[in-house]
Amino acid sequence: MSSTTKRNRSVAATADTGKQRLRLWLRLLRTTRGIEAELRERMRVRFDSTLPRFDVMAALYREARMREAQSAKPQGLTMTALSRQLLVSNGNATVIVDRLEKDGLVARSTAAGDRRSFVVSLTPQGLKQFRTMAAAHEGWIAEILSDIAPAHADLLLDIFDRRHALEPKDRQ
Amino acid sequence: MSSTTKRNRSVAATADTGKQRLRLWLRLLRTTRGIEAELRERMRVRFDSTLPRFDVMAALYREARMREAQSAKPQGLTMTALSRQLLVSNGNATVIVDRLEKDGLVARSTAAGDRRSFVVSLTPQGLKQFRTMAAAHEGWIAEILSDIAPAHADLLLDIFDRRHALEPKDRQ
DNA sequence: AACGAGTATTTTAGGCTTGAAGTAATTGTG
DNA sequence: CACAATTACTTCAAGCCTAAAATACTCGTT
Repeated sequence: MSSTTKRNRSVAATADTGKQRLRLWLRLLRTTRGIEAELRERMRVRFDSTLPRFDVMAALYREARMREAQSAKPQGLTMTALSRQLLVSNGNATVIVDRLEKDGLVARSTAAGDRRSFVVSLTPQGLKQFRTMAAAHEGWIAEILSDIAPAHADLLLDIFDRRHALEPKDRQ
Repeated sequence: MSSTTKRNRSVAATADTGKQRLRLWLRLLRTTRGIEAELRERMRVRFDSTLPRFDVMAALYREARMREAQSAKPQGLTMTALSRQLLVSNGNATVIVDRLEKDGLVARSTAAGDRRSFVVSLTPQGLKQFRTMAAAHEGWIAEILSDIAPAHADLLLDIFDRRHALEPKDRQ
């Protein structure tokens, strides 16, 4: 028997835990990257679009629905609110919105009361296109994740739900 | 009571399952992106490096260790093998290896027997730097994932382990 | 040996992403 | 009011990434 076989259990456990978490992270990364690649490909083939564009439109749509539910008049999101929601840098939001605006899918309008801010919202055309894309997108997810049992999905949601340590910090 | 409250359980369940999987995917994506951002930041601050560079070096290191374990002479990975392992496009591997080569961390050598292929491997300097980075990286993961209980980690590994539907397909 | 299919890699054009620097407007405090 | 600090947004340089085209080589068949 080697000297470390049964002794120092806690030390060995800590090391193993580290290795195990590393393996978990690598697998998690590999899985999400695979799914992302699949979704990107479908977005490209079916809609000639990209995930970042879809993400921006989804954030604007969600905001509009929330306003609607509160019977408030629709406004949109400022660039900063948008980039925070999407966890991307401020400059990144600018170029994606630039391109969507050029295609007539979103519109910038000046915010009342603060001349530094713009408020971005979906145009009617953007809304129409988003609804089509969103329906397809939800179907793709259901298909790709089809072999995760509902019970497992619940469990995963529970484990990942709003964990402080896993939440990203605010960006620049 | 509304008419759909208790009836049509299976139909409601299917729709709910789709929504639930969508929620799971969004949370998964958000979590991994948050962790990735944190790791990228640490790589940048502590080593003035990036995750893709680290990934390439890790793949080369793993290959070298495997050869070593089989007492085979070290060779390295071809560009194609590298890009497949990392799930990135062939052209992407080219530019990352280009930069690592310029910094003297990896080397291309012509493969015996096929003049189309190169074999990429870590230089001694690259190996040294990788060991330092890998130790830090593992510690960061352990820290960031610290509030995932070992039992949960086991469970997650089990759920995600080698799931056919979640495995990425081969790239171009 | 010549040809054609297939394979390995690089190049290219274009979109994504970041962090930092720059511009402009707002806010709080003396 | 003045003015310093903050906030909102854009621009910039550089790296990442993809899909597709181009280049170069190999291999099996004839």
